[in-house]
Amino acid sequence: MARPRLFDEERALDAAMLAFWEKGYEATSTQDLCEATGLGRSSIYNTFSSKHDLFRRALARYVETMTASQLEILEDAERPPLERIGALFARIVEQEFTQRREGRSIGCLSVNTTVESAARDPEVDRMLARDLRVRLDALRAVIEAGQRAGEIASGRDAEALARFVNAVIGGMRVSAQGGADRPALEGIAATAVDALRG
Amino acid sequence: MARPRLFDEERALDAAMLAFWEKGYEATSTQDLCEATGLGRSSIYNTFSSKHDLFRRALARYVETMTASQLEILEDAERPPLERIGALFARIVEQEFTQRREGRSIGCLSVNTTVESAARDPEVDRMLARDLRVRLDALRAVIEAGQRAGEIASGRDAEALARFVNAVIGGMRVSAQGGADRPALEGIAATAVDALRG
DNA sequence: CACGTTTTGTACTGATCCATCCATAACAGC
DNA sequence: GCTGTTATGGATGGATCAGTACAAAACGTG
Repeated sequence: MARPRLFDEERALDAAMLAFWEKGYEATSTQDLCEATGLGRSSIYNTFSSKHDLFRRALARYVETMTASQLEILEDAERPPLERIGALFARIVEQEFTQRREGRSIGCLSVNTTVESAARDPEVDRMLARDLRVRLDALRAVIEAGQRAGEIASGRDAEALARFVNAVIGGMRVSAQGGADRPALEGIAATAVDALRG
Repeated sequence: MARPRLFDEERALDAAMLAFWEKGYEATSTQDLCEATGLGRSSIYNTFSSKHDLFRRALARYVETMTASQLEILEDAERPPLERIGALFARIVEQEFTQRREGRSIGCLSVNTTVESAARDPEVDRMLARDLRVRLDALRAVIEAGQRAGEIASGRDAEALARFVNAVIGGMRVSAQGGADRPALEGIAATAVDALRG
């Protein structure tokens, strides 16, 4: 009934997401997005209406996949709670050393966006806040389970410990972008687990 | 011998620093810098030669003052080591709730710049790396002192613990920009201290 | 094989970007 | 009060920005 697309929308979205991830929102031009996706300007604007909209869709895709993969680890009933948190940290370290560009970590799009644009973009801010809530809830549930099992001896309330774990993950991301090597990140993670063990 | 300046260079630098701090490098236009400093374009370029140079000077000024004030706390021989680290955390929390724009934390210029531009600006990267080294050394010294005194029972090596404390501070900064309130930050800091106490 | 519809490529828009030019202004020293 | 030097303000420049207009192209359908 009409001319079909020559490209896959999700693949284009992934490419755009990676571009924003590497360079940030402001530093990524629409020309960069054309080159990253392989699409022409017309196709980009026909499909995603604006740079800002494309960014929001890319960010949404990022937090969905990233949070889903983290929840999978945290909700794995096969493993004891504290081990799940250790596995989450290990996953973060692994990501920081596989997702790289020119030998350097590109961090986490959520953290990068929190720093760069959350203050000036209410919709992005809401997206990040919602996602943060989901991750904190999952962390809190695991921590409460660990406390009941006696595995987590820290008497601090689970919400505070969840925020602590989340902050350490953010700090590891920033550290990686600042050049920290793998043992450094592993040490940070191990020390954070110490705090939970109590 | 020539016409004197109508403005104070350091005050202008402070104003520019604050502008970069709030909006980031890319999102801050030269027009923004004119308005923030109260200078005309000519004066800006005559004094600081380029936006990029101005940014580097602003960043240098930031890390100097910020790190100096942190070293002052860490090297205060009057207090026991662990208390100094607690005081450092308290200072961070305090900053996050006094240095604000429109009711929201603007984080830390070092963290923001690490995330936004360290990967694409080698000189900025070097500046941040040098400053990080200084802060880690100071943290390590305090931690070693705390270990000798038995106040810090964690057996992990002091360098790793220093990186941990630094990462937690970065994570607190990101958390604050993401909307965390004061008790949340205080909880993160207290839990980090737990990890050192061992 | 033509028609209707959507995609695509190219050219283009006005705005904004960083930076510079240049004439004027304001001072210090003679 | 002139001269040399720097600071300032306003106009301007070329590049790039996000976004659009439009015609040609490519398909499904009748």
